[in-house]
Amino acid sequence: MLKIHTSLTKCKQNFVPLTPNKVTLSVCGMTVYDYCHLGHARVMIVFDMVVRWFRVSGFDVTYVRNITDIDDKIIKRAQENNETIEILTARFIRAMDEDAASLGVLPPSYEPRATQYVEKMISMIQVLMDKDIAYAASNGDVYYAVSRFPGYGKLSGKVSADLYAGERVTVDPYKKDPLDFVLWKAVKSNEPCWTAPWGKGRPGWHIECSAMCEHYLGNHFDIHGGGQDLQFPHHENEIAQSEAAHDAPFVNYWMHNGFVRIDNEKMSKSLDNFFTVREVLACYQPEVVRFFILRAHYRSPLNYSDGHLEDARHSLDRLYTALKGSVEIAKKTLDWNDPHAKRFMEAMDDDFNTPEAIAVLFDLANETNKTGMRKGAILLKSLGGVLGLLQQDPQQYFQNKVVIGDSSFTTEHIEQLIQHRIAARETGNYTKADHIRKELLDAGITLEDSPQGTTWRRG
RNA sequence: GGCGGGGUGGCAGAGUGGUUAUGCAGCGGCCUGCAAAGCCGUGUACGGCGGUUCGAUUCCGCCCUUCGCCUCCA
Repeated sequence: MLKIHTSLTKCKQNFVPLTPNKVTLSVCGMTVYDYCHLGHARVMIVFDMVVRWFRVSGFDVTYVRNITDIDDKIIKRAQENNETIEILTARFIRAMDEDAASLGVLPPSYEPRATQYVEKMISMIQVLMDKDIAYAASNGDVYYAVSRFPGYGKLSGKVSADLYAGERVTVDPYKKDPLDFVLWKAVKSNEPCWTAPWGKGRPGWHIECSAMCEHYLGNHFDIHGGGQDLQFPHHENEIAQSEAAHDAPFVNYWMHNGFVRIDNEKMSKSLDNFFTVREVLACYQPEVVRFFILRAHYRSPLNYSDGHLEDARHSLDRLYTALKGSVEIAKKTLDWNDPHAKRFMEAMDDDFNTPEAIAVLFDLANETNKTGMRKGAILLKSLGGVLGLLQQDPQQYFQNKVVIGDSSFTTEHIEQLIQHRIAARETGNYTKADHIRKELLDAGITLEDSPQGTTWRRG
């Protein structure tokens, strides 16, 4: 039985879907005004893993990962670049999809954009106004009156009385209560806007998720996820909006993944300590990045450094080494009664414990190396596939690694040197043979002699 | 200030009231012309102080420390 940790109760609970064998899942995607950084990559990879596991477990998953394509930062960036927000956001949506694809992240069922659902947001805001939960201020903004929603704070554990709003930011004078948040921003000059019954403007951030969730998943769905930093206020506000508008519960399980850190600090745009996915992929294979992220539990903080990625690469090498020579693995259905598979399943069912699941992979690799049995390699590849790993041809994995230093060693050149070395060895000229090997090693290429011949790999 | 999550062997990172996590790195051995890979062997790790217990890294309390949220943020 699958257990999921939900932020609502801060403990693991048995997963019981609203509809048998179906999962409705929404994850807050990104605001598209720049390239994805590793923090975004973590969200995408983690929930991709979650979706894959649900599917393997026999669930029919509807996965919505929405895109924020209208907000202050987007408007600002478009103005700086002297381009329209449509052109700006289209570019970064494309970049995001490319990054996701290279990291082995399967496309979500739906990837809606906020600007396509403004009508829906307007009608939702209208419902809240009709219920006297939202109010229009004299400046044209529309706010949500937090005091009108009794459940406010149930997700984040923040009690209204403790939220001394105004302690750290200047209070918006148009709010009736400092805790109130904006649903609709009145239009300012030169900004894109939509027409609403109470005036022109654009939606606030939180309402878009409530609207898109309602559209794709209904008033009440199974799981909502995102980065830890969205728990408050974003998700708390979503609950307030949706539950007040629908008079129904919103989400049963809230999943929040931990941050990626640099030097023990949260990776973020404001701290300017982030690495984009593209920067990292210039030096490491995408699968190494995916492996690096999955080898930590999704709720734990994950420190990023070159050293850690290097470490992950060596670990992944070990797994692929065990797969060598087993390229022609037939597509077989997984035997979940196998002790290793069973252990893997138990780990995954325990709140998606991928570190433990990956430990099973290493045990399997060891057994495969020891016995030389193809059965182990087949299972290893199959279980790896459940996590979106180990699906490359091993030779390709070892030979197509990202070349950082000397790229003058082409495959032909390498093969040629290997032939020279073989000739030298046959005549007992080990000095020459070792010299060639050293030359290749200095270029980052390792040779491996075996009774079957000489093979090479990068790294 | 309020609230919340952490502190595990050289590094990364799971887990558990008593018995090997796992990986990387290191050391010794086997294999090899020598290597590499692999295999075998190898490390008195659980922040501090009390408490509960036959027994705690694991439960409880306090302390230290660290990170995060409370403002945009995945």
